[in-house]
Amino acid sequence: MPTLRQFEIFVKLAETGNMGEAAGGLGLTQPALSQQLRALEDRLGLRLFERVPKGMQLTPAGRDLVAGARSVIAAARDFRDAADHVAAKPAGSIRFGVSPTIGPYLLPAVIKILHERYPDLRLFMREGIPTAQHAALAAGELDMVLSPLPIAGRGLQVEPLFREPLRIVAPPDDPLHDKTSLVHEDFRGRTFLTLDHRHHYHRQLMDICDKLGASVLSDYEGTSLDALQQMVGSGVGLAILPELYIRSDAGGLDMVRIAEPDDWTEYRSLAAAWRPSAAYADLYAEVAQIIADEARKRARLQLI
Amino acid sequence: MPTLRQFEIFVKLAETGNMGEAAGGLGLTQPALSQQLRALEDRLGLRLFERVPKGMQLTPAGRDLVAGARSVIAAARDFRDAADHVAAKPAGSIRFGVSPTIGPYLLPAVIKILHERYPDLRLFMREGIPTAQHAALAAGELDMVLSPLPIAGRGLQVEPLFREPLRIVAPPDDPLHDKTSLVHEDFRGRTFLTLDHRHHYHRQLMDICDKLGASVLSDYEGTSLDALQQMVGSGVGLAILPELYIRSDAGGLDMVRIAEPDDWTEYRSLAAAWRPSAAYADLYAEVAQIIADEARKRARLQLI
DNA sequence: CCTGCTCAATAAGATATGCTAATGGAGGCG
DNA sequence: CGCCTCCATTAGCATATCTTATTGAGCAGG
Repeated sequence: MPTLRQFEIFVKLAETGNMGEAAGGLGLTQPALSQQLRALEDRLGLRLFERVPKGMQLTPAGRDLVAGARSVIAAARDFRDAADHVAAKPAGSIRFGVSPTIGPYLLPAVIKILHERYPDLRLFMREGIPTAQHAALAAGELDMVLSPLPIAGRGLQVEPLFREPLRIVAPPDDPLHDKTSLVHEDFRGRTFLTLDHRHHYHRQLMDICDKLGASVLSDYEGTSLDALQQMVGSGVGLAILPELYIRSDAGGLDMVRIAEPDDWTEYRSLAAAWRPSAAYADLYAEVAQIIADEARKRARLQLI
Repeated sequence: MPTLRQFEIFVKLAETGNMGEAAGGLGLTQPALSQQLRALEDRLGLRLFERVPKGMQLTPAGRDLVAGARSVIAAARDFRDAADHVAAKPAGSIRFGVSPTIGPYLLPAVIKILHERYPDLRLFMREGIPTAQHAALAAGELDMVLSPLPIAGRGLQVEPLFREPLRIVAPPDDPLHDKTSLVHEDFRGRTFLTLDHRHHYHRQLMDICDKLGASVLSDYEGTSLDALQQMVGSGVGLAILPELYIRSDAGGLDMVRIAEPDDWTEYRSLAAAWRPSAAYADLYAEVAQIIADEARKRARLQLI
């Protein structure tokens, strides 16, 4: 295969018809160019130029091939320009794994900010089970993950962002709302809805139910907080929803109402994670900061 | 500018995700590939791959750039394929200069033969004044010329092909046709039409007119033999037309008739010329041979 | 006809590049 | 805990590539 330099020489010489001039244009000397041209012609097994008294003249074959040579160096130039552009500021597609318990309600605003700051950056959001996404992150199938703690992966950079209150919601007509003050005993024997058991949310909910003496509705595992809210609203049971979801457009308190014990202090902690070896590790840290800022803007959340 | 090899490495590694495998596929060892990859990343100023435990994983930037790298090596491959094809048998465009006094009546058949023999060869015929074309040939602006002798250019390979009778034609109703036998005196005072004075034809015609005591119509200089024939047919004067033209489809003897002295023996000699330094010099010699053969097939012409 | 000019080819040597072989080091897995 | 996989690093060597200096061919002008 010819060298890129040889392609450049071919094209430049076709333009100038003069070895010395072409050599100068490429920043080398005439003998070097002469040798490279010969090497190219030898490699191709044909004569590209004819040596006429006035200089170099394309052969018929050369006339046909020069267009192809041009497109090679054009492609190389395009590549280099794209690389320069990418190197100047982050660009490309970041594969972002999020838990469905947080992503849809917080990330749209984050994406908007990122898009303004890095127009060439694209975020591919993929929702999934946090533990599975941690593995995918470690394996390089995702670039960054936003999920509740704990995050297990070995060799991952885990950046805790904020902790978010978990709220107990009940149907609007639930007797719980009749009392002005609630205690743990009021929840004894009640049934809570939950998400897919592989979510960390599930384990946390079970712990909470233990404390309250409540039980988990095992027949149903939702796939989204919206689904849980719908179920609660229709009287199937109680649920625990994160603060940011309730404050979001999707959440709200139209279908359900908050009903908690007076000493209620359950939280969940959210964190971002990425591979510290990643090329864009700095950028991911910045994204994490943006997420934390955005979350705190929406609710007075505590840092961890 | 990155090396072509580096582009190949980039693409191959993006496909395999494994240095050893990619190196094997490219016929080199793993360290060489590792070094080249580093050199490429350094040159671009960005990380294309992320080193994860399982192997190499594209960074977001790398994912964006790999398509460009692919198109570079695709262009290079296309070029090499085209060059191989051209090297296998003559191809390209041969710029062929011809005199309008011979080209249109002889070359179509030659082109047909060449096209059968070398399907990838294209002939660009350019008509023009022979002396100008000789200069263009020497300067490398034409690859081959077919014209009447003499051909002046220095350092040109001139290959005489055949000599062709020149015929005197007169209008059908000209008194010349009444006689069974003509002598030079019959043409004294008659007027001959001619082509552009820069054609060698013009000088030869003036010589002939001198011998016959005839004169040249100086008001009109045709640009083609067809035009001359038309003029003669309409009674403007006499003309001299080459044998091959008269025998061609365009020529024929519908509008004019031959009227010559009994001892008439005027000829013109045609030759092909090219630069002996040309890459396709052998091919041009072959073309010259084809032209000579074709001409002799049409009329019993003498070799020179 | 000789001389000078232009332009390409060649020679020789310095340098840079690209490769291999051998080794080191980090992380995963039984 | 040791082995295995995979990438990085190093040293050494072959070759490619460039530079300077020189030669050679063709043309123009005196």
